[in-house]
Amino acid sequence: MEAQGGASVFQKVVVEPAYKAVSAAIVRAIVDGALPPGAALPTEQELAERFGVHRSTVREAIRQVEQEGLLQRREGRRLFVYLPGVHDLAPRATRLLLLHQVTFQELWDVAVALEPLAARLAASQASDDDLAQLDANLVASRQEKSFEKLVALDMEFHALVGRASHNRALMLAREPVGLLYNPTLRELFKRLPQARGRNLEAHAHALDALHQRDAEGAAEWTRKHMVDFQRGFAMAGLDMSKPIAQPNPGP
Amino acid sequence: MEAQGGASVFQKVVVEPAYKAVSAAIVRAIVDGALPPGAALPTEQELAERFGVHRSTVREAIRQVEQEGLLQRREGRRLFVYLPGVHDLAPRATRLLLLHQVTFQELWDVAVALEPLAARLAASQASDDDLAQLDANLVASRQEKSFEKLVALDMEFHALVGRASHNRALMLAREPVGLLYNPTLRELFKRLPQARGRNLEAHAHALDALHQRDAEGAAEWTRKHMVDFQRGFAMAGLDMSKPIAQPNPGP
DNA sequence: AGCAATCCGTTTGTCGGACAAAGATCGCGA
DNA sequence: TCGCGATCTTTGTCCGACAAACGGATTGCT
Repeated sequence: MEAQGGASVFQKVVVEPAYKAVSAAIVRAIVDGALPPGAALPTEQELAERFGVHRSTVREAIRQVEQEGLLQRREGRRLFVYLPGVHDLAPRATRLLLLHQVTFQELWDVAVALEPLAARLAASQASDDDLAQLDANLVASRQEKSFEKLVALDMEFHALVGRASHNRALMLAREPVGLLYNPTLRELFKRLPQARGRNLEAHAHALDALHQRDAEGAAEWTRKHMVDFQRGFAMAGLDMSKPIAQPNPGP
Repeated sequence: MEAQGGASVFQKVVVEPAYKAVSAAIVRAIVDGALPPGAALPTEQELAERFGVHRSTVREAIRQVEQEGLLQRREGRRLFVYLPGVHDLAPRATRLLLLHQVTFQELWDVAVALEPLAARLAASQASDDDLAQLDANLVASRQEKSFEKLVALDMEFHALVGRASHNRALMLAREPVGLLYNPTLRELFKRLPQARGRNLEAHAHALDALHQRDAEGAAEWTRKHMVDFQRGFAMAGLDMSKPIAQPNPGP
């Protein structure tokens, strides 16, 4: 009972499910600015009536937009339009890299490019508040003895430099890498007693350069910091070409 | 009627909705490897029974995981576990940067660091197939006259170099930036007739360095390419400190 | 037997309605 | 005016139902 006529005049028609159409419509409304950030999403009931679908369908659509990060539950019940920040995407990116069993070498190659860049930009862009937070971080790091917290402070230092760059594309790019450094950094600190001192020294020099608005100095010290890190990696007997973590401990 | 005893022994209990718990459980099953990529998700009915909730609730949960990118509809009906690639996150990152009205300066600062890095790594990591695709791209670019397609080819060239680096963290970081270059690149090509030639020349030199496994040469040519691009930007009378696009043409 | 049309159970997409719990709102009394 | 309970809304969840599409098994034809 095939069409006797032309070859492929009529192609397979694709019908997208209603919940997808609705979620797309909601996303469009937000991106186009019809629903500005902070505005409350209409009632499920109202959306259902306006789109001419059942409330269940609307709910499925909402779940998608919610996961997309454009809606957020605020103070209990209602959903509000939310403009996701650059850090909202990082967890997903992190997990993706983990699932792909990215190696530490891959991370390092990116970090050795991005972290000095962040420092360079921060030298000219950092606000007084940015610098004050970095100062506070350094002070805290000097007093901290616990590995866990030292690692957290170290990561925070780099995150603060990233923020001080005031470059959102850079923040978006470096955040997942920074987050994944965590487990390895912890291992390194544990194995190399001298790592702590060298780490602090590097931070101090870089921060000093930032205070002096010395872009090249900040970048160079940060680069040295990264290279030093790589060296420590070898000294600790760790293998950079192995995946960060094994989600599946072999069967 | 407050508790007469200790201050805050009993804190406000937070109950997460069932659909969230279910989606988290499904995600966990996938990440932990219980549901390997390519496996079919159990029936909605079965999930509902196993979790002890109604099918509607399961559906809402599934929509979330689906949006998360870990499930994909394949050939019609059923949902299959899917391991998202590095490019699956790019559209979201791109939209996020757009919504934040990121400036071209920000993008360029990141690109001038990442693209040469990609070239440097590609020099040592590129496979024969990678190089062949780059060759093909260059040939096609030489013959192409249309602005639109030239821009697409240019972006593809850089994407191919990124892929040739075989560094997934790098691919993840550079892809959103690369995608956002599109509109601006188009504008530039339109305004500067000489841009096309300089562009091809830079690509040719960089690709040549890649063929010779010359990491520094590839990086340097790519860096020059980026700087040249910046120069063209100024010559065309465009302002780098303005947002890429205005989602909301002022009221 | 080989192949094709067909039938039937399964699964998804969608709908109608229902109800409890938690917020939000309102109005009343101190 | 402020506090407080009654009432209305809205969300989260459930029950059940049904059409359409899909897949697999069955049957029929050559």
